[in-house]
Amino acid sequence: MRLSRYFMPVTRETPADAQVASHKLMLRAGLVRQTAAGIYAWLPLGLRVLKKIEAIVREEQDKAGAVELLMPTIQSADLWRQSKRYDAYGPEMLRLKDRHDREMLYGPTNEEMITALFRDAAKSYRDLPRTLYHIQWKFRDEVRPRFGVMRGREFLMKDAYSFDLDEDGARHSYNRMFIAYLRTFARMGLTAIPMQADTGPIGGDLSHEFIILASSGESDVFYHKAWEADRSAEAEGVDADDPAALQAFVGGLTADYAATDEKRDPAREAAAGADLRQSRGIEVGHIFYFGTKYSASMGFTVQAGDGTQVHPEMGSYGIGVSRLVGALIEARHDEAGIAWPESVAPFQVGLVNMRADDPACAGAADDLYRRLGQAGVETLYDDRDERGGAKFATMDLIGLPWQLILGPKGLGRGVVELKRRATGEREELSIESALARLAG
RNA sequence: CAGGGUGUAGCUCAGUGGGUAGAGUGCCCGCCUUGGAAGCGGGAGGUCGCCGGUUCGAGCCCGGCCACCCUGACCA
Repeated sequence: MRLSRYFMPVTRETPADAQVASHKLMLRAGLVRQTAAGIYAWLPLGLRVLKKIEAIVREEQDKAGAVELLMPTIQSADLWRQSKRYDAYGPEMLRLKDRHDREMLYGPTNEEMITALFRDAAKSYRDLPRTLYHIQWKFRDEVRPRFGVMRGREFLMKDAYSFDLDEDGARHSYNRMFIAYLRTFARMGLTAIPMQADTGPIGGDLSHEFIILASSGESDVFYHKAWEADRSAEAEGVDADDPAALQAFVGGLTADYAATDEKRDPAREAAAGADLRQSRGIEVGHIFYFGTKYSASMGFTVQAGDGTQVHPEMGSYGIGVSRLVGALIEARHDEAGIAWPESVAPFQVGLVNMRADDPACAGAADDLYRRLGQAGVETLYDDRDERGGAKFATMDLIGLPWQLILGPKGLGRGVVELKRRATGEREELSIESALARLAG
């Protein structure tokens, strides 16, 4: 993409509305624009990141055996009356009426809808187990939206729902998602710690919030220092189709203490002793098992092998896709701007032509841009007639992993400069080796 | 939702005792420059959030409304 033809409104000054680093940087780098309190338009650069995150989430859900579908944003109030949540949900639910005065709502979540959809089609234990998911916009009318997309009212969320015949099956479905989450966040360069979370009326240990550590996080969290390491690799060898092996793995992992403020356990903290750590964290995922809450209230049964009718055991599993954009920036930025991990970066390379008015430079840069494209490298090419300093500042701000700098100084010696955004380290190399490096 | 705050140029903000609106930056034109946003000159750009009131006259005073932000209790 040529920057001269892109839409990437960066600002030098920080808009007054933003408080936390990620919000400021998202506005400055032209990722989003706020259109109302807690509601954002995704500009091209931000949309690319959102799509990258979404793709990783989708791949890992598919790998975990979940099946994608897409449910609407607008739901009927009747559906929610079946589960008795229409009145229980409160003002956080955005309610609307259509032209026939029918009561509708903008979905804050989809338990009711998925239960109804699956209920009407699944009649036998042979239809179980299933885990269904979608990635869709939700709306929760937060009293006080803040922190940019990390606590917006409208947000993009992956939510999955599992249906099993019995509790053991539900536990296995839960565990599958558990390791899928570890892998998902690890692929984004994040260390997400599964923390014991509130299970509601069901009780037990089957609810975890996945938290990434960040000083600007909203929750106080406590954990064993074992969690400071990236433990996603431990999940690699696990056979997710083997319930016992998977349970042993998850059980072993969660033996290391990690809890949010509301779920602290003094005994386990004492046991951790000097290995106990405290931090702030951002919740990026939440998984829980809730049994037959919806299958029972919404009359969903399947016939079991012995001929009896049973309510499926359900769980639900959320990932805050749009929130992750903010969370990633919280975890990966410095004074100059964002430093995207390659897996979610909007472009891999920022090609900087230092002298747009110099035919030799422009020609070489055009050629380099063309060849990067041919090699399949996502490149944002700063071909504008701006001073070098402004281009560097823009590149550092938007945080592409690599900057490839081409100017008259190096071109005379046949070299370009390759800079790694995250570390600032730079190196001179020939155009050919730069291409080989970036295409590799 | 309670408490507090702010609405003036694209952005960040000034605006005196009520007298018809400014700076920096960004943008446009020209020149000069060219390796970390900072050279020079010229220029465009504003229903001062909205409605009403007071006044000869309101960005400024009064009333109402709206929007946004902050602090708290709740949430992916």
